[in-house]
Amino acid sequence: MRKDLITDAAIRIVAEQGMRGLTHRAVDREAGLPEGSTSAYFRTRKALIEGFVERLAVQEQQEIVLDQDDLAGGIAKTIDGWLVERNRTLARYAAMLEATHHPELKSILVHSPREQATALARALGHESPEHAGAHFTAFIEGLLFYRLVGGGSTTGPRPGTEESLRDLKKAVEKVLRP
Amino acid sequence: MRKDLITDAAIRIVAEQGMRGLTHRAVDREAGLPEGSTSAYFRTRKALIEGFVERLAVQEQQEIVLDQDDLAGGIAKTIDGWLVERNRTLARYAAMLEATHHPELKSILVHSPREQATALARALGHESPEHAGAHFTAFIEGLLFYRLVGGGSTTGPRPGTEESLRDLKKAVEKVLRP
DNA sequence: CGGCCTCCTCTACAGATGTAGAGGACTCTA
DNA sequence: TAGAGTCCTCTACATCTGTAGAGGAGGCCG
Repeated sequence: MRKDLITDAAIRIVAEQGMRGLTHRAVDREAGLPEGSTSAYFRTRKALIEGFVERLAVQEQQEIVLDQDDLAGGIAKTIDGWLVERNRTLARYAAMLEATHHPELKSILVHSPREQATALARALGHESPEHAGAHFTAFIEGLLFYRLVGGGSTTGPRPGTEESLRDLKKAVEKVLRP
Repeated sequence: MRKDLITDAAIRIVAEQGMRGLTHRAVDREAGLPEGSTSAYFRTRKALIEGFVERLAVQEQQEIVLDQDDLAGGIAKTIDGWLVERNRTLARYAAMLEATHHPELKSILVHSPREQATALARALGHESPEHAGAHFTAFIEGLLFYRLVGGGSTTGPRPGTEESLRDLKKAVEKVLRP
């Protein structure tokens, strides 16, 4: 499917050069398609952005790993997976920032772990599941951001390694504690 | 100082339109200066970016509020302050993302709370202050990001209100616990 | 086989953008 | 008051960007 070639190339570009690099012609080049292709599929830039964000959403079907026997481990694994998929996650951050001044993106972006987090908090016996769930989500987001683009991107362990998993698990355990 | 007029306008633009809106001429307009002014002070776009990021760093001298009697409250207040300074914080996120493919920005961006956080963790008697400090920083970052651009930006309490402070404080308390 | 439709490529063009430099206004010093 | 230096404004221009439409290749239906 040509459309997917295009949106995938768009994701790579946004991850590597930021939103500013996202132009019709740059996507053509990145996808190895003749000039004009991207413009044919996504006539306006706005359409192009929505296109790649939708593609992101599709690719992110991979949801939180919920392992009943090793809850923290499963979640750590999920986060580590997002760190390994660096491009995708970077593109997602760029899109979230974009959604700030382009609200229709928000509805595509809703990363559903929110309700999962609330349910989790309830199951663990937190007194106020909504709050706890929100805090938990915030913490996960933070861990991810910190390790991907924040201070932890230079000092933290390399994603995909045992050490990375251990580190993440430890952090998650602390927050799961009721 | 004309240079500050320019960098301040640049910060507003980046916050409101993203990095893509940051052009010499757009900054001229936003600052109410004649066309060409920005270009005279920052000949290249790279220089303009570095200029506004340095300005950000200057404006952010306001460091973490450390209140010995109400540690969590002080930190909550700090975070809430960042949420209220929406533009500045949004511009900071855009800059952090930019630093991903423009590494020389990182040295300007280092938000110093990292060592403070480590020291804090040590003072609170965490077994491994470096890890605890990093996790704590991650959590703060996450809370901020979640409330500013993530899910909490639509559902959370309005920054600057009592409720916002209470909510943040509760979250911070949980993570401060050794 | 002829016509139609879809998918794709190519070209056009107005406007925006990055960057450079000429020259004017203003200020300070001697 | 003359000259030098600084700060600012204006204009120029090659290049890039968003967007549109013309037209070709190939498949499908009658």
